[in-house]
Amino acid sequence: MPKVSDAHRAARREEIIDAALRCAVRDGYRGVSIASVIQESGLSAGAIYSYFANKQELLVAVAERILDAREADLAAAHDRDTPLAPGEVMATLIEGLRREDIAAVLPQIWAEAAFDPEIRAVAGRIFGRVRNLLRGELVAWVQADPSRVEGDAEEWADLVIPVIMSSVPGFLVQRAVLPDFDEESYLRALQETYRR
Amino acid sequence: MPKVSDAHRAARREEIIDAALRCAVRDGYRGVSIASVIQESGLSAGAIYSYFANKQELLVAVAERILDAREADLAAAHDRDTPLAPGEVMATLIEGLRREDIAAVLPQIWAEAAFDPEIRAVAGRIFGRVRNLLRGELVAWVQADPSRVEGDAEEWADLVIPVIMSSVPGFLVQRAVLPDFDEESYLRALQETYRR
DNA sequence: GTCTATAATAGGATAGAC
DNA sequence: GTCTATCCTATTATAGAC
Repeated sequence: MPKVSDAHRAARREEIIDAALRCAVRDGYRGVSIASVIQESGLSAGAIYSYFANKQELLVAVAERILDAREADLAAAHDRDTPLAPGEVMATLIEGLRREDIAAVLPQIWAEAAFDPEIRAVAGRIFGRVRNLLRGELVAWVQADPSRVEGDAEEWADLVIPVIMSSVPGFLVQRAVLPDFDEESYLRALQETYRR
Repeated sequence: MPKVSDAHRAARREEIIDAALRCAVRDGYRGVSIASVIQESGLSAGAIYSYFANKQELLVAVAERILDAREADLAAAHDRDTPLAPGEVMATLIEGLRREDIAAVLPQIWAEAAFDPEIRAVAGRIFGRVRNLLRGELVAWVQADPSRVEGDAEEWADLVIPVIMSSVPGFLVQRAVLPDFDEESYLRALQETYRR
């Protein structure tokens, strides 16, 4: 197999995912239609179906793209010298979502996960990895100043992690639903809530 | 207008909403089709369209039904003698969702809100009311023992309410996405996090 | 590999009988 | 008010030319 051809195929595939992602941002995740992807990509139905067996496969790739970036954001913010505080980890994730303009799409993917095993598998995998990264930061953060928590750092982390993780869906849902939701105030309250 | 006829019409309308709700629980909120509502209700297309102008109107009514019940759950749990602690308020909401088996549907409604102004209006209205009920509990809870918080009760409540509210979407998303999500442990962690 | 054209179907909505 | 039958559009997916 010639390597250029493979690279070209991969690039074209990404191009299609890009286009589908733009459609999802505009019309919602489930609102993506093949017709809209054709329009947005400038390609044809035939071309798209030569890279993806069906629409579901394309949508899974879009979900993967969106979710993988969350893990990358967190990995990029990691500093081996000074661990991030809980509120900072969540703020990092939220910032990334806002930068990419997918803040409205991510809740749709999570919601879809409850009914679609394939989406659930992707979302669960990335969610788990993000959780592990958060755990690492939390433990290091407590160990940097053990007075922050009474008792064992890891035990504490395992208990509170699910509650802390809730702040991202919570932010996105309230942002979507409440016309007067104050994003900046939320981020400040996050720092406040989990500062010790 | 004869009152019996009106009552009958209202009852039939509820019947259709019930059927659509069962469809949503089974197939997801956006997965509800007129055909499935026909099957589930035992009625015909004509009957359904004589109560709802279109599918959108029916779906909005379903969302209203689901969301209204959240406010009712909270109002029912309210005790004028002993205010609920933050974690108890959230646990009340979560319990109600599990009881009605709509824990997977609610995130879809929120996610839809970002793209559909009508759904957003309904969700925002109820979300605001739930927030107000929570606020009342929180303020009373602090005033019952002012040492729980340093500073003004209302000021504190307004800052932390959005973070506390996050625990419900956070619970539902993690429950949907993580195969090993421990619901009971989450509820315990909630009590812990917001106990003072 | 990509395009155009089209097949196949699902799903929302309406018309007219009863 | 409700049912049956049907129309019509939107949408997924494929076939075959280039």
